[in-house]
Amino acid sequence: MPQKPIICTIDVVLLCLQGSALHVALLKRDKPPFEGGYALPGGFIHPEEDADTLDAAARMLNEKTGIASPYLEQLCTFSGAARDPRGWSISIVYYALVPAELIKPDRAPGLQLQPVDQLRTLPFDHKEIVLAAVERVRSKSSYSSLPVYLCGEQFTLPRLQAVYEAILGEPINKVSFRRKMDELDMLEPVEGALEAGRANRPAQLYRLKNQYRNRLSLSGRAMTANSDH
Amino acid sequence: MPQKPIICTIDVVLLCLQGSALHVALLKRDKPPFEGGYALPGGFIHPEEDADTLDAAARMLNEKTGIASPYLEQLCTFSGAARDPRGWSISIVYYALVPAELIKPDRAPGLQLQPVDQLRTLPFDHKEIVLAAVERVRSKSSYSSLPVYLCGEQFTLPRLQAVYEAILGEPINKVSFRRKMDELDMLEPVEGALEAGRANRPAQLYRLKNQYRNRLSLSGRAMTANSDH
DNA sequence: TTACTTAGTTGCACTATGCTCCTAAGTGTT
DNA sequence: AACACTTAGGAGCATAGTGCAACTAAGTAA
Repeated sequence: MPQKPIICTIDVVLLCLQGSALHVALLKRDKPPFEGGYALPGGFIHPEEDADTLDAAARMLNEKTGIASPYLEQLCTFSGAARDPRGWSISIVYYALVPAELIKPDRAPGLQLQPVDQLRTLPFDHKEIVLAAVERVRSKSSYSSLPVYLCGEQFTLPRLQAVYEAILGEPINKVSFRRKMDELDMLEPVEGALEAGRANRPAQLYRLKNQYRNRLSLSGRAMTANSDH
Repeated sequence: MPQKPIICTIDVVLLCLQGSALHVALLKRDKPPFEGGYALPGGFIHPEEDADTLDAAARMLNEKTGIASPYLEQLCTFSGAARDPRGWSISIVYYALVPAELIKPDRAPGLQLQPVDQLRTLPFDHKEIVLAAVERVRSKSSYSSLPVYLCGEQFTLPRLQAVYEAILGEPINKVSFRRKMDELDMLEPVEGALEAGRANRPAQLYRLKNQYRNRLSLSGRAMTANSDH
C-alpha cells in the first residue's frame, strides 16, 4: 500500500564567514508560500536516475546561487505538519561551507547574507534548521578541520586560527593550534608563497593537501580529518 | 509545481549487545519486494498531524517488534534509484539502542538478531545502512555515554566497561574509565544495591540519573552527555 | 583459616596541553 | 643605515590529563 504523495524538499544551509561572524545565505522567494520572504535555497525533489539527494542538493545550490561548494554534507531531515503551510512535509537538509569571496551577489539575484547569531524569524522552520546547522559546524570544528572550507584556496595559519576563533567564539592558544594542525596533517605549505602587503613579517601560505580538496561528503559521513589517531 | 509521488519510507536500525558482539534486529518480510528476506524494520511514511518522523519511527518500531526504545535518534536519509527495485526512493533512517533482554522473540514473529560484524547481504541498501549506524555508534561511544542504553536499567561499572570494550573493540583502562564516567556525571549508585551471586566481592549497581532516562533524541540532536565541559 | 577472585582506590610515570618568552622577518621612520 | 614597530613562528617549561601497577576490600569455596 503506497502512501499518498508527500511534500519532499531539499534545503541547503550555505554558511560563510564575513568579518568574524558566521553568515547564512538566504534567497528571496519568488513563489508562495512566503513569497517575497527570504528563506534557505531549496526546492522539490525530482527523482532522477543516477542521482541521490546529495547530487540534487549540489545541483540545486549551483543553479540557484551559482556556487559549487567543495564541502556539502547532510545535516538531517526535518518533518512534520507545522513546518509548511501546504501540509505535512519533509525536508532533507544539507549544509555547505564556502569562503565568503565565492559568494557573488550579482551572480545570484535575491541572495542575501544574514549573520547567524542575530537571525530574524524565517519562513517555514528555516531558523531552527539554520541553528541546527550552526550547532553542528561549531561542534565539528572543535575536533576536526572543517573550518578550512571557510577559507579560500590558500591561507595563512594566523588567518585559519582567526576563523576557528570566530566559529568557536573563544581565543585559541597559538602554539597548541599549530601543533593540532600539524597532527591533522591536512595542510601543506605552498612553496615559496608568503602573504605580502603588510608591514610585518609575512606569513607562510598553506593549502589543503590534494586528497582533501573538492570532496563532497558521502551519505552523511564526513571526510574531514579529525584528531583521533 | 509539486513533484510526482516519491517512495518515502522510515527504517530503524535496532542494535543490542549479545555476548560481546553488537547485533542488529532484522524482520522477515511478508510482502514483496524481497518477500521472505530479512530486512530492517520499516515502512511507508503516513503523514499525520502532530507527529514527525521520530514519532513515526518510535511507533513503527513498537508495532513491529513490541519494543519501546529509550534511545532513538536520526541517523541520516538515504536516497537514490538503485536502493529499491520499485524505483527512486528515500528512506529516513533512525537507530536505536536497547538492552538485549528487551528483545523477546516471541513478542515479534519473524524477528532475528544478526551480528553486525559478519553481516550477510541484506535487501535494499540495508547492509550499508546498518554499517553506517554501527560506525556512528562506535564513533559516538568514544566520547559520550551512548553505550549505557545497551545495558539494562541497573548495571555495574565492570559490566558497563565491558560494553564499551565490546563496542570499541579494544580494552579500556579501568581507572581511566571510572574517572570518565565520574566526569560525565550521568550515573548514580543505587542505594545499598550490589550485584550478588558470584564468588567474589560484589559490585555496586548504578543507574542513569533521572534526567537522562527514557529520552528520545530530538531532531537528530543527541541528549547523551559527552566529555566536553 | 586460607586461597582465590573480582571490585574499587591510591600514587606515580608519562603524555599532552597551555603559557611565557624569545627570535625572525618584514615595513616605516628618522 | 639604524632603529622602532608589528606580526610570524618556535623553544622551553609549568600544569593538567591519562594510563599503569600495585594495593586494599569484600565476597565465595575448600
